[in-house]
Formats: sequence, structure tokens, C-alpha cells
Amino acid sequence: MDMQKTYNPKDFEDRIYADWEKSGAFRAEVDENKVPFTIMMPPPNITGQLHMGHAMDATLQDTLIRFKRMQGYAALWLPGCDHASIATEVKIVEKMKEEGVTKADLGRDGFLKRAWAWKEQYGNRIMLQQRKMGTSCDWSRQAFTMDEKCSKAVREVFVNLYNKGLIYQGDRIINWCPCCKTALSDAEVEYAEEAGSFWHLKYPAADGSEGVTVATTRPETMLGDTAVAVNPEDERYTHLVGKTLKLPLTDREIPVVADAYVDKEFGTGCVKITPAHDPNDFEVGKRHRLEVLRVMNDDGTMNDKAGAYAGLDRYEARKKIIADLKEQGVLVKIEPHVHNVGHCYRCHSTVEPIVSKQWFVKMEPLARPAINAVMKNRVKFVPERFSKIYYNWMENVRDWCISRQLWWGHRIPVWYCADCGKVVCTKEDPTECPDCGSKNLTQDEDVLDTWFSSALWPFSTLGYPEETADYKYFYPTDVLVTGYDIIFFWVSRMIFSGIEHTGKVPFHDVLIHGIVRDEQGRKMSKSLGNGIDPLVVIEKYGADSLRLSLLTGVAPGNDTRYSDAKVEASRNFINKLWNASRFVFMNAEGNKIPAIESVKLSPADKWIISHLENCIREVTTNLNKYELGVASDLAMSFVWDDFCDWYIELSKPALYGEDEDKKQSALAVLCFVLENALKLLHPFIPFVTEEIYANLPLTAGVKKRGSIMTASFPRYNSKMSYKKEAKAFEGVMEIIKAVRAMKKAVDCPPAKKVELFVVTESKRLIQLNKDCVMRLAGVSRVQFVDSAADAGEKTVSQVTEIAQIYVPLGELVDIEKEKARLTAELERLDGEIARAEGKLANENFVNKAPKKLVDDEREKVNKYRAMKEKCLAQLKEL
RNA sequence: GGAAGUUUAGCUCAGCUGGGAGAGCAUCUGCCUUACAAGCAGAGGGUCAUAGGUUCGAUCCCUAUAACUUCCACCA
Repeated sequence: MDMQKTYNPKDFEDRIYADWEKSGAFRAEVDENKVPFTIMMPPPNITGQLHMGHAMDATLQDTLIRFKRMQGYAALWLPGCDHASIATEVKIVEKMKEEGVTKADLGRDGFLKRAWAWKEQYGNRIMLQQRKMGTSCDWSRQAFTMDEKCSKAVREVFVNLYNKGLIYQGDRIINWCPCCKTALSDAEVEYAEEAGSFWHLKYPAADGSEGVTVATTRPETMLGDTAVAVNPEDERYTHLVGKTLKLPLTDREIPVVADAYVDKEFGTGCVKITPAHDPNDFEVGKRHRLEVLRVMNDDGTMNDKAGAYAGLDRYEARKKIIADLKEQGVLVKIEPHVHNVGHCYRCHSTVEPIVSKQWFVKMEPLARPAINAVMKNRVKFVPERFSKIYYNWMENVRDWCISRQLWWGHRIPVWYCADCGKVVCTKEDPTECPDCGSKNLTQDEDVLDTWFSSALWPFSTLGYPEETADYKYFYPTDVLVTGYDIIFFWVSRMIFSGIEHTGKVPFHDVLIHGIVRDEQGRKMSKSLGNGIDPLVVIEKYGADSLRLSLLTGVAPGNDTRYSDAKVEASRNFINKLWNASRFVFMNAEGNKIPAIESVKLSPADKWIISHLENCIREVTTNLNKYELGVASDLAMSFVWDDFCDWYIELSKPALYGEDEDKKQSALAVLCFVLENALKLLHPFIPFVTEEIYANLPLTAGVKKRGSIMTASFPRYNSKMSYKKEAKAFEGVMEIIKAVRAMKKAVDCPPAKKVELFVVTESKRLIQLNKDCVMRLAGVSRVQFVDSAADAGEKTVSQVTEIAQIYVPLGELVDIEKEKARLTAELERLDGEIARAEGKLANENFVNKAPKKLVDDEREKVNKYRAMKEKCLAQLKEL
């Protein structure tokens, strides 16, 4: 045994991880004698690197999977990466730009080659980083959303949905990012309030009579106006309905239509209708059979339909159009106007609603069973409140735009026949048109939304659509652990996809965690530069400390703040555990350690074992409830407060004493408790517990210890709960505390040994623990006496539940101070008595409250009255 | 406009569908007591946001109010 005085994680974390990996313990086997427990790791994007969010994710999942593995489940934690179509492509293009290369230069194949090289380079980096966190996932099953397995599932699912009519192609308004030059789904648009203007424009009537004034926030779209709408019940304008207006800056004439969509109260009550550039206008246009006139190119410049403005960027065009309208006297007024503007979630450019031909998934039939699954509790959100957010989204979800004008991703498996126009969508690549036999087929240029493949993650990674052994055994998975920020993107899509394609919910529980914020509570972001790299923290404090700090005091679903102080607190705890272990090993060295069952237990032994058993029970139930913060807290306070601060000190008289039996039993208890504590803590702090476990002395009957990772998790043993004994022993502890406090009250140095006189009816109990009292309270001699008089003059006195105690302190005793102290104590007791009596005086309480509570109160009254009597007596003796 | 969350010690946060308020850090006072100063012992500090209600009893349940946070919708 060679343990340093302070805990130094760098000495062993990497070594231990390598050992684990080599041992194959991370690998889950299909085993019909075990119950499977499966977690799918949310696949990180290959663009990024480990950040605190991943660290949080990894810690929660690793803690759960280690717990379940130790409990004997066939525990599979399947890792992998996401190709992150748009995010990755944006990054690659950025990098290419630095080199002066464009996508067009490379061509599709050339670009994809580069993308795969990127994946090779960055893809595994994050997995290496996760090893640093101690993640015990099954690397042998590592997956990638674009690998063969997952691609096959994507193809299967797309074709099935297509054949069922749940995937269709259509011209609809979508969110267009002019920077990424692709369509986006609704979920990929982020809205932010922006100060803009509200331009009021006058559209003259074609016949020269009074026209109308419309208001707009995007004046450049007026070039695509194909009508002006008013509310049918708006008397101001009814006479205009059906008339024609002249559209300024163009030679076009547009009708006035009546549509209930228009709000009479807002703006001027007249709305310019641009079906090609606004979702509401698009709907109005459909109702009135209006022309859909698109005036913008894919890159955000105006197209040739924009006449004189063709070729200008949208904002340039806006400026010029405003200037021209002003010159023509069409611009009536400009109001400042704050409105919400949509931005691309990847590049943050302002998105344009544009009409475009895209592929969509029909959501309504998929959403219904998915809502049902949560309502029927087949999928449970933890905490429960997130199901409301889920319902809210699912119930109002619109069709999902899944095509992206990108190259990096799953290419849409649809071919068009150049000769007969047939659209072919099949699981195998077609070689000829099934209708006309033509070989002139071209594949759709677009790729799928990256979330289309992520949605299949829980089963595509296990072999779906093949009925593989893994798929049959591990699916459906047990719990999904993720942040609330991707409920819409991912969780909900996995739920409906799982139900639709596998007939089963993909997981039973969804554990939602919050985000890790910085010390001031701000979101960590690149632009703020306040992100903290977990690897830097690990380098400084070790992975265990980081893990523990991310768990303690955190409730499911709630955000947490990162701070070095928290990590330090965790590190200090681990150091405490380290030193407690060192203490045990030092004393165990050279001794045979008997099995716990074979020794005679002292009251202190029973007390610590009682607390251990209770801790085992509580930690287990809280882990099962996903209350990891509570669980870790319980385990920590057991180790620090109960084991270190009390039991280790209590064991010293036996360890250092002459009685060999007592020494042996103390060692047995120390080893027993430490071993169980290590196991309880292992899911939270795997490295250090493994390192200590390896040094744990062998007790009688144990020949060899393997890895703690595969040891069995402690089980509550009611035979060892010793509730009564533990309660009794607390009377002794109270005496120790009282002596310490008495010394402190009179400024007696704690190291100074004092004599202790005890008046008690529990002489046997105290006698049995005399050595402990002497050592822990700094007492040279304990004497049992019949009354205060036997304790002599100049004593400090105190009443505890089981004894009156007297400490002669001679010169240190100040009678007046003593009187004040005892009087304060008396007041406290009076308060207690009054409180309990008050309760008991309430008839309703006595009649309606549970009997146990009433009895407890009665007992308290008696106890405190007795203590009060004794306290009064002590006061008189002064 | 709709929804959710938060409000507890100086700070950061826990608090098991109601029965005497907890932790860590910080503060104060003593201690290098042969595992640990990354420590030990002792102590101070809270009308649990506000106002009502239900109950024998409310930090917890209900109603309203206020402040902050977030999500969804998007009235041009």
C-alpha cells in the first residue's frame, strides 16, 4: 500500500480508464439470464468538442449506467456521433473559405471527400474527451449517424413513410437561410426581437380614385405583392373590394380582396399580400387564387422579377425601394416598430420565408400516437412538467420540412425519370425507370434534415430494420438523458419515429437536465467567451471532482452554475475519502481482518452500521428516482459526517487499545463500512473509488477482489439496521458534544483533559463507551456519582437526555456566566415544553392528527419536563 | 398573445404530493488532537417573495399579486 497524503487524481485516472477499457467491462452482452438496461448516448456533433453540457450529460448517464451495471443488469450505454449536416457543412465551408475554395470548386464528390476527412479528424476527438470523463460506454458498439447501419435505417424509414403517403413533396412557404442557402425546419429558426420600422405605403387605385395605405416591415417584398387584403367587415374599405390598385414601382395592377385574416384594428387595416414571401399571405393567396410571385433568389438577392432592383441584395434593395417610394410620394410615414425576426440557428442570418419546393413529413398522423404515449405514461418525463411542453409542441406541430439544399447528409432516396417524369422511391438504388424502362434517372440533389437520422438513433444503432439480437434484447431502451433545449428537435421526433417504425416507444423515461451556466448565471457561449472547458477542469482537479460538482445540489430539469468553488468542495470531499481510506489501510496493515459477521459489535459499531444501511436504502431509492443530486449528497454526508467525523474517531480507542478482540472487530467494521461506502460512491466518482478499492485489504473469506465497476451494489439489509441501538448510542454522542461545548463556553482549550462527573440512569451504556467519551471529548476520567455535590466546587454543568454532567474547571468557571448559560438552557427547555403542550392542548390536534404524532409530542413533554427539573436543580447548586 | 419555471441563511442551491427549516461556500471563536489545515471542534445567521384561503397544522396544497428567467406563437 502506497497512498500519498493528499489525493492526486492525475496519478491514476488515465491508468484506470485504460484498465477498464482493456478488461472489456464496458461491453454489454446479450444475456438471457440478465435484465437489460439501455441508455443511448445523445450523439454529439462532430463539429464541436466537449463542453460543460456534454460533461453534465456524461456524468448523469455514466452514474446511472454504473449503478445499474453494479446492480446486475446487462447495462448497455451506446455511444456515437452525429454527422450534424448543416452545422458541419457550415464549418467546413468556413474553413474552405480561408483557403479560398468554394463548394462549386470541389464539386459534390470532392466536397464529400473533404467532409469525411473532417469526420475522421474531429469525429473521434470528442470520444477521446469523453473517456477523460470516465464514461463507461460500450465503445465496441459506437455508431455514427451516417454509417452503414444508420443509413440503412434512414432509407428504410424514408421509403416506408413515402409509401404510406406520409412523406410528400410540395411548394410551400419554408424558412430559407440565404447564407446557408438551404431550407430550414420551423424548429431550426430562432426568433429575436429587433428594432425595425413600419413603412406606410400608399397604393393608388387603378381608376385614379382614392387608393389604400398599407403598412409593412419588409418593403422590398412589395415587388411580389399580388393583392391587398382588407377585413370583409371593415366598413371603411368594403367599397374597395374587387377594385384594382396600381402597384408602385411596377407596371402591375393588383386586386383588393376581402379576407378575415386581416385585423381591422392593426396598422391601417389594409394588408399587402405577398404569397411567395409570407406564410400568412401564402394562405390568403391560396384562398383567393392569387399569383405566387417570387422576387428573391436563393442567396438573398432580388431576382429578375424585381425589375430595376434585380441583382441587389435584399437590404440594398430595401434602401433603394424606400428612396424611390419616397421620391414618388408613396411613402406616407415611417413608424419605429419592434418585431420578432427569425434567424438561422446555425449561422444566425435573418431567415426569409420563401415559397419553395421541398420534402415534408406529414405530422398529424404521427403526432397523435406520440401524444398518447406520454399521456398513457408509456413515456415519462422527469420532471413531469416537461410533458406539458411536449404536448404543447406536439399538438400544434406543422408538417416537418426535411429536405436541405446541402451536400453533407443522407441524400434523399428519390429518383426522377428524365423520359417519363416518374418519381421513384425505393429501398435499393434503381437502375432503370420501373414505368418506361429508361436508364435516364437522376437522384434528388437534396439531403435530409440531420434530425431525420437522429430521430432513429435508439433503434438504428441496434440494427433496425434487421431483427438483430441486439435490437431484440436492448430495445426499447430504458432512459434517455438530455437537456431541455432539444426536446423539440430530438426527443419528440424519436418518440413518434419509434412508435411509427418499431411499434414501441423508444424509451420509457426521459430524464431532462438543465444547462450549465457560468458563475454569474449567464449561458456559456462562444460570443461571450465565458465557456469553461471541462478538460481544463479535469486537468486541474480530476474528473471525479468535476463529476461530483455537476451533480451535487442539482435537481432534475433545473439549471446549475459552474464555479471553481464547487469543484473544490467536491475535491475536498474526495480528499477526505482518500484520507479516511488511508487511515483504515494504515491500521489494517499486517492484521487479519475478520468478516463482519464473525465479530462482536460495539455500540459505536452498530451505530455506524445502522447509518450505513440507512444510507444504502436512501441512495438506492433516490438513484431509482433519478434524484442523483440527493443521492450523492446522502452518500457524501454519510462518509464525511458519520464515518469520518464520528466513527473513525470512535474506533481509535479500540484500535490503539490492548484488547485484541476489540481491535479486530473495529478493523472489520472499518473495512466493511469503507467497502460499502466506496461501492455507493462508485457511480458518482468512479476513478478514485476504483483506486482505493484496489488497496482494500482482504477480509476473511475473500480471496480476491476484481474491479469495483463489476462489484455488486450494496443492498439494504434489515438485519443490520440496529435502529434501537443506534438511537441509544446517540445519547453517548450527546454527552461528548455537550462536554466539547462546555469547554468552549469557558474558553478551556480543547486539548486540555478534564474530569467528568456523571449522574445517570444509563450507567451501563456510558460505562461501555467510556473510552470513546474520554477520547472524543478530551476527558481524563469519567466518574459516576449520585449527586452534584460529589463533583465538587466550581463545576460547569449540563443536562443531556440520558445524564447530568459536571466538569470541574476551577479558575475557568465564572459563576455569573454559568448562571446565564443554564438560564438560557432553561428558557430553551421551557420553549420546547410550551410548544409541545400547546399542541396537545389543541383538541383538534389530539383527535385528528395521526396517533404516532400525538404520542411523540406527549413523550417530548415528559422528556423536556424531566430535563427542566434537573436543569433547575443545577442552577440552584451554583 | 399563450405556457412553464424561479423567488428559502451574505452567496450558490437542496428540501421526499402538508407534522418542529438543510448543505456547500462565506463569517466569527478556538485548535498543527499520530487519516486529512483540501482539516478538527464550537458558534452566529432565515416572519421559506407578498396577500388571502383550505387544514388541527402550510416552505409544501388552492387563489390572487409582484419581480426575474425560459419556451412557444408571430399583427402585415
